[in-house]
Amino acid sequence: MIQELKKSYGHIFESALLNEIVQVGTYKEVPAGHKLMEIGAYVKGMPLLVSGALKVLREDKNGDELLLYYLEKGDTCSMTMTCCMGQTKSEIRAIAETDTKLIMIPIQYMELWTSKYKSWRNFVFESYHSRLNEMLHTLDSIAFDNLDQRLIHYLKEKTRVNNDNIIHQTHQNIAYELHSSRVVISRLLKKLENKGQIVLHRNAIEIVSLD
Amino acid sequence: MIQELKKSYGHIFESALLNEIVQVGTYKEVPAGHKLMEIGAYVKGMPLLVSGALKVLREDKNGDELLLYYLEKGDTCSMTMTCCMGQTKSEIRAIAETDTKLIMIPIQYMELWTSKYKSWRNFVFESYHSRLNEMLHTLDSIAFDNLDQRLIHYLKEKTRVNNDNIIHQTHQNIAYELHSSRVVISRLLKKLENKGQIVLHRNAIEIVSLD
DNA sequence: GGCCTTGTGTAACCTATATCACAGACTGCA
DNA sequence: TGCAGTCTGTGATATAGGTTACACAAGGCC
Repeated sequence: MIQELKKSYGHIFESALLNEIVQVGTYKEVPAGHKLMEIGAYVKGMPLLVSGALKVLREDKNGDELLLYYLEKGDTCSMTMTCCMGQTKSEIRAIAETDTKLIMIPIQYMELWTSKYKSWRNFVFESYHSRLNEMLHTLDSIAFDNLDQRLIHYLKEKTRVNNDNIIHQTHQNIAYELHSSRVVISRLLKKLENKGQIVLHRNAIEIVSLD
Repeated sequence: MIQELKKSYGHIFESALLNEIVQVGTYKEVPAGHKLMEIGAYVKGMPLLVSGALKVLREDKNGDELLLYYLEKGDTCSMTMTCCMGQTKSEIRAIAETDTKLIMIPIQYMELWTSKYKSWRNFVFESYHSRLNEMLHTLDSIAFDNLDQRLIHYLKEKTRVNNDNIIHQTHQNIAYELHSSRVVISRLLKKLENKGQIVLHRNAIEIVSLD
């Protein structure tokens, strides 16, 4: 755990804080697909991502999903933080996109460290900052982009986050994450295939070139 | 300024901090319609709202707008804060929705006070918290709601924020803020009038009952 | 009063996306 | 080997919302 921690956070946190993290944090490895946070659940800890990626999802009244953004190495979940402070329930769902390593910090240290460590404060602010910006860009794409643009962006992000230019997903799953329907996604994917930008397989999409 | 400040923030901030705010802050009154922040501009200060309301807008590549949310008494602009820290340009536009009173804090005090005053820290966190949540709900309505639902919500918010159940806006303006088109908004408004929920006038919409 | 600008109403049409229906194709398992 | 379940392709149709076009009404101003 110590090496992992140092690798991802060594240059951000002062060593006293790193030591505290080692003391109170719990190291966890979760497999792809594992659900780390559910909507309406109370938050017990705050995750520091060491490797891998989480996807953060929102749900509508009908239970349909929408992918908000990914969290990666060096990120933490700002939504979780806000929940900790306010003692409110989670507004989002978080699922491991890939096999993921992370350190869970019990929530009571959040506030303590905020007064104690400057680097922690900066980290927390920085984290809010990036999450707000990600939300803005997610919102941009939903408000301003067509579904085909959103799909291309989705495919790009998927390959980047998974570091694999074959995406192992069914059309149905993609439709869920984009809050659309399978038929529509299949059609748009077929169009991309016809343009030579991707190759379709069962349960998999091979990215050729999306530019 | 001192009374105004105490009225809105007296119960949040410790008195030492209130004094500092009085020392370094600039009291401002801005008329409805005044632009306080433009996309791409650098941020010079952070606003503490004393009365009135600001609307926060996002813009797409074509220059079309989208209303994100309102800031009111006791709020501050988290987007501004993140910009201060990162020295980045503003991602949003802020315009006074009503005549508004506010106190501008030069950005260098942001970090200073964050280490110095617990109440300031909490205020900043709390503020990030609410903004993230507002963004989430804005996103919900764009992703999950039809335009007619969004319109109703818009009308409700407008009456609440302006504290006036006659909305002084043209259909064109409403269309801008909802990122739609005038014809469509006129149509939907007419439908609401036919259902007896509003009465339409030139340059004004009278709210009867929106439930 | 007559004229110009701005705002509103409405019809006709277009497009993106959703929905429904169904046919094949593939895959795992009995 | 065959069957059942899952995934993909595609046509037909529906709908929300955007676009274009134009008539008219309300005010302001000469």
